[in-house]
Amino acid sequence: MDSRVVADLIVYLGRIASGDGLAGGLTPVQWAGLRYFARANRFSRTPSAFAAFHGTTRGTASQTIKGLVAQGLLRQTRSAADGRSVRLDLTDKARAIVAEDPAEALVRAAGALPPGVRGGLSAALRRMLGSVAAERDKPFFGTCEGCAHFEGDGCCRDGRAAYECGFLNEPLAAAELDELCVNFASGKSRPPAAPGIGAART
Amino acid sequence: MDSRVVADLIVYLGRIASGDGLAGGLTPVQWAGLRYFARANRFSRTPSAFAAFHGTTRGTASQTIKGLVAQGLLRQTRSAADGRSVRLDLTDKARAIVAEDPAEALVRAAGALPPGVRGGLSAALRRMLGSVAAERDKPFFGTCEGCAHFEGDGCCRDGRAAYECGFLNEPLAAAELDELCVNFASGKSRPPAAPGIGAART
DNA sequence: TTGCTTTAGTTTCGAATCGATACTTTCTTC
DNA sequence: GAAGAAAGTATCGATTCGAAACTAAAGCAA
Repeated sequence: MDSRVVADLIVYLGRIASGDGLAGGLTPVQWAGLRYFARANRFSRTPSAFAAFHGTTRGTASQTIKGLVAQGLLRQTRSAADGRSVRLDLTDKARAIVAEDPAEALVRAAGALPPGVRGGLSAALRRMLGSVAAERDKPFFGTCEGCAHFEGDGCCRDGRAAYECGFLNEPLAAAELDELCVNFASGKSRPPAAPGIGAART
Repeated sequence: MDSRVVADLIVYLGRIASGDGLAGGLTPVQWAGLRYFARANRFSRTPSAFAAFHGTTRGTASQTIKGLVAQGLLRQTRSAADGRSVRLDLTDKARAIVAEDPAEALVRAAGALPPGVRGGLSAALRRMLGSVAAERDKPFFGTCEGCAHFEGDGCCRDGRAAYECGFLNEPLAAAELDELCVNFASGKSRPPAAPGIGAART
C-alpha cells in the first residue's frame, strides 16, 4: 500500500511541475520540446529522437518543432555528415524562457533537501527507472554515466580525446557527459550508486 | 546540478508511467479520469474536483466524464444534500480495467525497493511536494493524514464516529483515510515523517 | 417572500493537437 | 547501379481543449 503512495506522489509531482500548461505563451507540448532540446546532447537534438522521447510520432514531433522554429526558439541546421538529419539548437531567446520554466520549482524543491537525502532520493529513483525499463521495450534515454558506449577514463590515449562515445566514435567534451542521449545503453559496470539516468533492455 | 537530475527523473518517471496513452482502448485523459475517481474519496468524486486536480476547466472535465459514463465506466448519482452536485463512482467494469493500469509498473517498481529505502523515498517526495506547494496558490490534494480538518484519534466520543472530517462534519470510515481529498488543508501538527500527500497554502 | 450573487454542471464552438498515412530525400547495402 | 531502410515533412480526419454562454440549485440579504 505504501508503494502506491510513492507511485502516486511521483505522478502527481511530475504532473503539477511539467503540466502547468500555458505559462509564457507556450503550449504544454512546446514546453516539452524546449525542455528536451535544452537537455539533450548534440547527437540527440533531432526530430526523431524527440519523438521517441516524447512518445509520439515523427510527424507530430515535426509539427511541434515547426512551431518552435517559427517563433524563433529553435534554429535548425542540416548535418554535414548525414544529409537527411537535422539538428535543433535553442536560440538565446529560448534559453531565457527555459530559465524561467515553471518546472524549475521542482529543481528548487530538490535543492531544498539535505544533500544526503537528495542523494538517496536520486539513487532510489534510478532504481525504479531501471525496474520500469526492464518491463518495457521502448528506447530509454540516459547520460554517459553508466552507458555501455562510454569510453575513456579522463586521460588521453594515442592522441584521442579524454572521453569518447564508442557507439558513434565521437569525442565528448566534459560538459556533454550530463546531457541526455538517445543512444544510451545500460550494461556498463559502473561505480556504486551512480547509474545512468535510464536503462534499456538492449 | 544534482537537483536537476532528481527533478528530471521525477518528470521522466511520471510521464512514461502515466502517459502511456492508448492502452486498453482508453485515451490518456480517460486514464487520468479513471485513476482519479479510483483514488478520490466520496467528497471529491465530482466533476469540479477532477477539473481542479487535472488542471483543466470544468467544461473539459465534463466532456471527459461524459465519455467515461457512455462507456459504462462511471456511474453518476445526484447528491441528495445538494441538488447541483453529482458524484461519480467506478463501475465493476472500470475497476477491472484500473487493475491493469500500465502505470502499475511504477507501483511494482516502488514495491521492489527495500522497505527502508521506500520509506525514505516517500518522505523525501512529500517534502518536495510541500516545497512546491508553498510556491503555488492552486488547490492541492491530500489524504486525512496530516490534514488540518481531520479529527478523532480512533476512539468514540459522545456517540460520534471514531474519525471525522471537521470541515464537512462527516464521519469517516477507516478505509477512507487513505483516499485523496479536494478539501485537504495542511497545518495539522502531525506524527513525524507522516505528512499528507499534499499541502495547501490555505 | 423577493431579488441578487455564488456555485455545480453542461453545452457549444472554434482553435489546436494528435496519429495515421503518404511522400521526398538521402544513406546503406548488396 | 538498384533495392531497401531511415530522416524528415506534409496532409487529413478525429479528438481534445479552453473560453464563453447557459441552466439549475443554493446561499444571502433585506
